[in-house]
Amino acid sequence: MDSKDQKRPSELDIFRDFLRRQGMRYTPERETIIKEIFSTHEHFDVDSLYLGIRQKGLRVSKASIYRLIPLLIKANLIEEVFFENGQMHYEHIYGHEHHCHLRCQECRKIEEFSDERVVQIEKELGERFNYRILRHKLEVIGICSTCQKKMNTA
Amino acid sequence: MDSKDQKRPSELDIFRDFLRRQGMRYTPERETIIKEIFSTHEHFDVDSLYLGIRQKGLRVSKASIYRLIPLLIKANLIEEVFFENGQMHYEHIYGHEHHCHLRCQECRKIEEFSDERVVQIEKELGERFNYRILRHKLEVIGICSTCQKKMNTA
DNA sequence: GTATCTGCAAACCCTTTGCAATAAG
DNA sequence: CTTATTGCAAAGGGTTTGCAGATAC
Repeated sequence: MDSKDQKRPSELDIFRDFLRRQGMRYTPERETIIKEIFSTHEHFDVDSLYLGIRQKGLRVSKASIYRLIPLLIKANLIEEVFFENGQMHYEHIYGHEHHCHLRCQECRKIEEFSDERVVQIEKELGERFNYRILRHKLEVIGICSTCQKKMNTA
Repeated sequence: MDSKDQKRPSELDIFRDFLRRQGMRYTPERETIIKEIFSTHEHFDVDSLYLGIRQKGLRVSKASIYRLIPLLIKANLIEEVFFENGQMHYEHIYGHEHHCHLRCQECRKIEEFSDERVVQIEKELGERFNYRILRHKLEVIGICSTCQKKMNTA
């Protein structure tokens, strides 16, 4: 671990400050939820998050999760990644390198990739529209090789 | 209008062929819905689509709209653009130049832009992962100038 | 002490689905 | 004629919300 990592405040610190700035409270339930979110690098939805917490023997209501998510988004700690099967999926965006998604339209499989060229596009956009840029989401949609074969066979 | 435009089949033709290929039927209700979708360049959701149709004195059930949308996506005529306020929003992607979205995280306002550099990224990804690329969705998230001012004032 | 937060359960609302009647091919 | 499609209304299911009790500060 280099010095840059040591100086980066934890997601808990970031969020505690965010809450205090608006007179909101840092509770054990909120800490439990954030720790669970940041304990993996996977996409999550409310249900999987809830189950993950319970499997650790901890207990938080789904209502508290639903109420916390908009705050985490405002604090720039998580973001919505996609909506599927009737529920929103999220991922944490603080402290991990950004990635984009390549998705198969048929089987919905997802590959992750990164590309620095989008950063330049972002920068130009910020200047052109006078936005303070936070991040981007690039999703490329196609047909994976497996599904291409299936379509040719059918 | 140049010759290239004249040769492009209409969305109705595309969809009729798509349906026939799978033994499905081209009905007046489906035609009504597609015409409504392609009558504007705006994003739409099921509700606004339904109301738009009724305002023209036509009548189609919401169930038929909900059943049609997955077919239009498979036929590459429309795509999901974002999920907001509990409902999915779509836009048609056939016959209009592709654009990306710059969105304000605070007020959710959307600016549209285009950038050809993403096409090169797409191409490389297709080769690297062996995908047949269909399209991309680039969403840049930031804070618009109006919201920046509000945040500084507060 | 006071305002915020939590858990529960009910309410909400978009979307899906079963079914009988209708219509495309 | 046969099979897909429609409209209706009910069911489904993720998300939101009112409320009373608990708790951060």
